[in-house]
Amino acid sequence: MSMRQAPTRALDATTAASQVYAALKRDLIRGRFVAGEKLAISHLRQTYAVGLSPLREALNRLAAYGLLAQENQRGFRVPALKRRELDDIAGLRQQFEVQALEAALRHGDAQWEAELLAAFHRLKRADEQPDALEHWEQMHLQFHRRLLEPCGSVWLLRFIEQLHDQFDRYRRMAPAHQDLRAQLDVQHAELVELALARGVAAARELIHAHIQLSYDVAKSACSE
Amino acid sequence: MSMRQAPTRALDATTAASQVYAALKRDLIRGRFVAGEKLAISHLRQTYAVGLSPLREALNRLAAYGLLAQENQRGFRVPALKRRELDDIAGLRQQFEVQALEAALRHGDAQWEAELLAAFHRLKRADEQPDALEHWEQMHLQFHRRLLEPCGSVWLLRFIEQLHDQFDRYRRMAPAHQDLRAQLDVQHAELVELALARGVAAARELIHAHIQLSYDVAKSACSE
DNA sequence: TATGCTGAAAAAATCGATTTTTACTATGAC
DNA sequence: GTCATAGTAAAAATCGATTTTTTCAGCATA
Repeated sequence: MSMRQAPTRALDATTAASQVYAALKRDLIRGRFVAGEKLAISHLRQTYAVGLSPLREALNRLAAYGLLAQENQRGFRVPALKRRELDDIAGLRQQFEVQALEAALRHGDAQWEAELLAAFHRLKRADEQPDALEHWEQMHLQFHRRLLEPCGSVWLLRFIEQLHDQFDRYRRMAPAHQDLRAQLDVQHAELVELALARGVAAARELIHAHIQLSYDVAKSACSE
Repeated sequence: MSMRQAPTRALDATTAASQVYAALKRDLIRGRFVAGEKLAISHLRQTYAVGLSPLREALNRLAAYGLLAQENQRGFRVPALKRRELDDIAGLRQQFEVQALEAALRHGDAQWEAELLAAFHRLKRADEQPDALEHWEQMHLQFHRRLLEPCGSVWLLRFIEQLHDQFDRYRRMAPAHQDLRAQLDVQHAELVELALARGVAAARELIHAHIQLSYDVAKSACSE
């Protein structure tokens, strides 16, 4: 038998804690939980079919990331959607992404251009997938990640990602958020063009406006 | 007996997980662990005298915060100190804190001035405490927190705190970091003066130079 | 009616045992 | 000697039971 067995470590071998983390994070951003709601741990255990330890580890990670609020001896809560906080998040996003985009246009090479085009293509074709809605969101996130990737600052990218996740929780809770997609996709095409042409000034303007567009819709998700 | 019992919920009643989190965080920033070192969980259990669950929850939080690296099925590791990353962290710190300080000078009120003076006073008197070194570090952190507090952006403050913690891990690992204190303290006094006088332009310069001073020393902590 | 107390039920947090995975060492084939 | 493999020790991850804390309904008191 020279036929090799499957390698000892499967490629997707990840811990239960990481899987619950990813699933919970997705559902939180998706808006599957009511803002302000208290999480019933024993209920989550059933929903996500995991034991207590990995579940609690995932909840702790999410709290440290800012997608959950942890209260002293009384568990975890989904943060409320506050207008004040949305303003804060959107403003910083605009500032950080304008800055990162400029740096990315200055540093990005041919390899980056190719990957950006690939990401854009996948975004355009997102409707054809099953569960088109969620798939578009995935591709959208990946497109923006790719766009800023060569900016040169790992920590800036980290903060941008975190703000993006926070922001999306508001945007996707807004009633009219799906009507936005067509408009956003036009801007995505323009962003790609400007990126390839290294149109720094115009790109800065556009990414700012791009965020503003979602921001204006996201406002309607806030209670206060 | 009308004498009240101690209230049911003590003021410092916090979970074991939170306590280990705080202790581990302090020790990581202090440099009690070797950079790059793999953490032996069963050993930590004894050192911090806690059970497995709260310990693992603390480790997960620290990993999400960026003070630990989590590797797929092989536990937790203390991140290495890389020159590239220090440059990234220091640069963003300068940018963010300059911005936050300007906003704080514009928005801070009389109450803030009073609290800033109080924090500065505690910092000056830090030597008189037992364990003067660690106490100065505590007061130093609190002084800078207080200084930027009224800047108006909760998320910016959050990122600044995170970068500060990262930065301090480098600074406190540097051999000569203690010789810095006298120089830093001079700048702290000047920062207070400029804050009260609302000298925006000068304050921006000074906070930038303040970070630069530590940055230059912190560089010596890096391996690569 | 409002306030405070009491105790049962529910929920959160913690523990130590068990299972799973990785790391390491020794052995044997080429 | 190098490489692959098997077996064993160690470590990480997970589980369900136990302990601790909170919540809340019912009752008593002013």
